[in-house]
Parts: sequence; C-alpha cells; structure tokens
Amino acid sequence: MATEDSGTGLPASIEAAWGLRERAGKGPRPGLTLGRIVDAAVGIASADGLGAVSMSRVASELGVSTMSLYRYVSAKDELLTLMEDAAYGPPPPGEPAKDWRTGFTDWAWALRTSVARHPWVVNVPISTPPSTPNSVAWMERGLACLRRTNLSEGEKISVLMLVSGFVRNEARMTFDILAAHRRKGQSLESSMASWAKLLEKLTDAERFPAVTAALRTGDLDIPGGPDDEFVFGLERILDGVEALISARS
Amino acid sequence: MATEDSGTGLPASIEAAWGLRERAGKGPRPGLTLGRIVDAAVGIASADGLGAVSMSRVASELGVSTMSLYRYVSAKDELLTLMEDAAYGPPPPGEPAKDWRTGFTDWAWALRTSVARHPWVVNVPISTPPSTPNSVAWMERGLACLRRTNLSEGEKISVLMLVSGFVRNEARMTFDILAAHRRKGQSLESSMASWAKLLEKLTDAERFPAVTAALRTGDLDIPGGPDDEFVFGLERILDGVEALISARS
DNA sequence: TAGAGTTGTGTATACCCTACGCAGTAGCGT
DNA sequence: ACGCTACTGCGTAGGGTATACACAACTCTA
Repeated sequence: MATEDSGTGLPASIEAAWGLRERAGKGPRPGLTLGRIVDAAVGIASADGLGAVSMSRVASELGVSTMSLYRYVSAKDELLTLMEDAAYGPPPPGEPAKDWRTGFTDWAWALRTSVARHPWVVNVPISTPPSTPNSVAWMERGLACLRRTNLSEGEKISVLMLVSGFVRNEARMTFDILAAHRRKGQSLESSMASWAKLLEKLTDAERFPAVTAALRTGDLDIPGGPDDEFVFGLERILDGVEALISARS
Repeated sequence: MATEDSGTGLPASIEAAWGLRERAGKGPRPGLTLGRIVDAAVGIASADGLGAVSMSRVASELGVSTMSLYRYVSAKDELLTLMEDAAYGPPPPGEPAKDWRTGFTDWAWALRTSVARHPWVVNVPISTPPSTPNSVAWMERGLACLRRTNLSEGEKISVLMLVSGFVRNEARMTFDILAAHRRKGQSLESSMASWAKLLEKLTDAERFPAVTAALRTGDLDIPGGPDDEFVFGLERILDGVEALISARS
C-alpha cells in the first residue's frame, strides 16, 4: 500500500498524474502504466459510451486481469477522474488575445471543443473541485485571459466556474440528448422541434398559458444548429461580466 | 404490457404521472401506486444518497418484492426521472412580480431552494428534455416571468435553460462537494479554503503563474457563505439578459 | 361461467466492483 | 551470493446491481 507522505490528501493515482510519487524500485517492474490504463478506458468510452467502461472491460482491452488495475488505481472513481482529465487535455498554447473578451471567448470555445471530442465527460460524476493537472492548466489559462481586467482574484475564479459550468451544461443538453435521440432512430427533425411537438400534446392552454403561447409562435420549430444555444448563452454571460468590469472602471 | 396508444412517445410511467392512461380495470387491484414508489425512493435518496436507491431497496422499503416495481415502471431510469420531478415539486403559486427581473430572480431562488431540499437531484442523469409535469410547470412559470419582455419565445426558452442549468450546476458544486467534504470529516474550514491550500502544494510559479498570483492574494481563503457564488453568477447572467432586453427597446 | 388481461413474485442470468491471499520478481543490505 | 522485503500480477470469492421470464392468483367483461 502506498503511503500518503506527500501530504496533499489526494489519492495516490492523482498524485501520480501530477508526476509526484516516483517508483520505489523494489519489486518487479510494473507491466502497465497509468497512462495506458486511462487511454484504454478513454477509448472504450469514446467507442461505446461511459457506461461501457468497466474494470473488467478495461483490463481485457489491455490483456491483463481485472485486479491488476487496482495496483494503479485504488477505485474506479479515480479512473474516472483521470479519464476526465485526459479528455479535457491541455488547453491551447500560446499567449491569449490582448482583449479579455476575445481571449476568454476563445477559451470557452476551446473548452467546448474538448468536450465535444469526448461527449461522455459530462457524465463523469464530479466529486472534488478541479485538482488534476489539465483541469488546473485550463484554470491557469482562464485566469491569464482575465489578467488585465479589474476583477478581484476571487471574482475571476467565480467567472471561470460560471463559464466552465455553462460549457459543461450546454454540452450535456446538446450532445447527450442529441445522442439519445439518434440512438432511437429519430435523426431528421431537430430534437428541439420534436420536443415542441411533445409539449403540444401534454399542455393545455388553461394550465399552461405561457407554454401554449410560446408553442403557438412556432419559434421552437426552427431547427437551429447545435451551436446556436451555446452562442446565445455565452454572449449573455460575457455581457454580464463585461457590465461588472465596466462598472468598476 | 401497456400499449403506446397515447402517441406521446413517452414511457408509460411518465404518462401516468401526467394523469393520462387510466387503469383498465381488468386484473387484480394494484396494491401500489406510482406515487408511493416514488415517495419511497425519494425518502431513501434523501436519507442515504442517490447511490442507495436500488430497486431492491425501494421494494423492501415498501414491503413488496423487487419485481413488483416493474409493473409500475419499466426501468430504473424512469423511476429516477419521476424522482427528479417529485424533488423539484410544483413552482411557487401566485402571480409573479411585475418587474421581470424581480420575478425571474424569485424564480431562480425558488428553484435553488427546491434543489437544496433534495441535493441528490443534481446527480440524476438527464436523458431527455424536460417533459414531466413539474418540470413543465416550472417552465411555465419561468415564461410567465418573462412575459412582458421583448424577447422572442425562443430566446425566453434559451434564458430559462441558461438559468436553470446554472442553478443545477451551482448546486452541484456547492452542496455536493460540500457534502463530500463533510463526509470526510473536514467541516471547519470552508471547502474553498482547503482547495486553495491544495493548489498551493500542486502548482509552481513557473508553470502556473496566474494561479500562483491568485493564491498569493489570499482572496480564496475567505470562507464565503454557500450563497455568495450563487448570487454572483445569477447577477452576472441576469445583467447579460438585461443588456439584451435593453438593446431591443 | 369462461375467458382474458393484470398483478405480484420467485427464479435465473449476466453483469458489476473490489477485498483478500498467494506466487513470483527484483532490488537492497549484508 | 544470499536472504529480506517490498512490490507486481492474478484467481477466487462475496456481495451488490438491473431485469427477463414464467407462473399463480385475482377480477372484470362477455
């Protein structure tokens, strides 16, 4: 059993991801790497969804026994956290744009792109505040984008949380529900439109006047690309942040 | 097996929650109600967390066999959806405030209160757009709050999604992580503060200059009530919405 | 009164995570 | 060179999960 002498309070595998915890070269050379395990798990999730990721499946994909994995990860939970970190990947390199709003918009879009590449990440149950290498790296870059603003550091963090939460949430609604729709075969009409059709059947004008009115306009039948909702939400949030920044100067 | 003649495409249990699908009085009188099942499940989740909700646990709580539940619900998935609906409950009654921002702020706070009463709802995996009675009722009320604005109906829906997503997400960070913290015994220092302490150990000034700078200010060590983050985010979003409304008039 | 449809339940299948103990390996101190 | 020791991989086993299916009991309808 690995001793917890690093004092971070983090699980051993997460510390390993940070590069701490060098191998004490006593026993047999490990035949696996945390990285290979995580890669295999990510591959499974990308191919068959997060639900298909089981310890035995990951192990068999790697040609080892199920229990070997527990030499590298002390619970499936940790594997999921590491998968999440791998899915986000490192943030884009280089210097962010001078203008905070441009830079921060880029940041949000880059985050969305990462999530879109691995839509299952939004279903990883979160248990702790971000403390894996890539999560912190994204935070670092987000803070860098806001560097020249007059926000306090606490406010900057709050803005990061707000926007990253939005990206997550929006991705869940877009990709996840859309995937569920596609799985049921309905791919032609947009999920928004078929949802509107459903609501029409469920709601009556007496109990749901506002919903009925909204449906009657036909505004919801317009397909709308998957990005529209994202653009709208992001613009609103950034407008709000901009208002705060302006009020300070 | 229940026939799908109602044409909503919804699972039978959800239709039952809407009051459609009256009992075809052929066989023995049902000994259970969907409502009682959902209540039992909600009770378990509130007492021991969502993870403790298993079909067998719910059944034994009701004094019936596990498989009986499948006469009322065709999969656990549906039970979870109904639990979610029950947890949110109906929105507050009465006429919303005249001023859209006041009314909508009330709406968001009421939603947060509902979530706070059943923190586990944020961990219910969502699979479909909102189509249960209470979800639609909350939407109805949200739309009513925005009635007098000059937003298009599509935009109103987008705003609702944006804010309700924010409430969900914020609740997850606040209540869920806080609960995990409490479970590990650390209740004195705020979770924010201990997170900051962790980051200090993990980050060096060279790779993470912005994070290091943020930590150095000590801004993150301030405890901060659980509502602070919520207030901040909500204000920003509503400022953004207000900007849109103003730009239109 | 016969039939039919519905309800509750017991059994069985196919998974899942992971605690534990054992065998084998490789480096360290002597 | 030789244990000692710590670490690796793995087989077994236990306790959990959801749910498909068959069957008996029940009650309404024809």
